[in-house]
Amino acid sequence: MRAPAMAEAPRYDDSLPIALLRARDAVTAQFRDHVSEAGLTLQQWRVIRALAGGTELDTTTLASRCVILAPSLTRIIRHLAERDLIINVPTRDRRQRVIRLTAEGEALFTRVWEVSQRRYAAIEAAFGREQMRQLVVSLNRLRACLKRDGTPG
Amino acid sequence: MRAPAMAEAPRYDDSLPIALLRARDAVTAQFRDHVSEAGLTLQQWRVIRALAGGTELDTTTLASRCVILAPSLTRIIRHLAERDLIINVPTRDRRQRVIRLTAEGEALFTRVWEVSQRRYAAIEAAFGREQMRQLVVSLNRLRACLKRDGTPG
DNA sequence: ATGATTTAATTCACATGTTAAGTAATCATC
DNA sequence: GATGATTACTTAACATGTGAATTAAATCAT
Repeated sequence: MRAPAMAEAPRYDDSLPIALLRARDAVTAQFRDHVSEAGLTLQQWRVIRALAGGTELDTTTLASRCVILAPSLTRIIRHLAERDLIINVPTRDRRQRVIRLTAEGEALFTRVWEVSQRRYAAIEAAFGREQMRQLVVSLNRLRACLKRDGTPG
Repeated sequence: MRAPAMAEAPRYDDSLPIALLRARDAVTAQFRDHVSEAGLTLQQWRVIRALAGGTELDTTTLASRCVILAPSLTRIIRHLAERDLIINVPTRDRRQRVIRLTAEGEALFTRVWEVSQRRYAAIEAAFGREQMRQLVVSLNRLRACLKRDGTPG
């Protein structure tokens, strides 16, 4: 039970990737229950949310906004379409697939969104509104820093 | 193309769950290439890292440290065992499964860890060491805040 | 000791993550 | 307006995420 005799890795909780993973787990846990009770996965919910209010979006934009890879989105769209929550919108460019919510989809959004807002407010209350704003800023800045440094030279 | 006439959701980039997701994507992208070249997924790598230096761990502890659910871990362990990177350790409690790295596993760890350290240092350099420390603290505090409030009453 | 309960893992079923390959529509250019 | 490159999306194959059910072993109450 002694410490291994090697250059120690930083404690797992102090590692940024793990901290991000755990934090995300904790946050999504606040939403998973009520989204799941609506018969949706969190990813499906993100798609519905991105389309709420009559927004029409193509697959690529949707993938980018929801942070979902194209192949996953293809399947998610199929699931949502089978449940008549979304519908295709005709386009000029016939490669593109543009979708929007059906009336049923909008209704489901409204129902789930109401609870989500309360949960989000609860997180703000627990963690602190200003802290939370700063955290989001910090996360986005981290992302910006890493985007540039992909090119070594 | 007009803004929908409804209570606006906060912009997606300003939402904490999305910011966490994107930040995590950006960070893991810094490690995926070289881990993948070693023939490992990031999840498999987390398990190997947790076991590095002769550490022996049971499945439950491993799942907790690596933030991987038990069913996923069962499969990951099977994959790693098939490649002779890990091996079972006999235990008194025969429900438990305790594993450790093989010599081959330790060697692979050392190889990948070397590159990982450099990448981690590069992130620190780009984002700022102190900023990064504060970010991890903030993330862990967020997690702590959310843990408590699961009990409404 | 015997049976009920609890615990540690696994299995199952389905959904998504991830990379590579495939398909069809558009674009550029001649 | 035929052709080669590009673009938008889909499929395929395999790995993991997730919740519920299952199995086997240890523990507890009596």
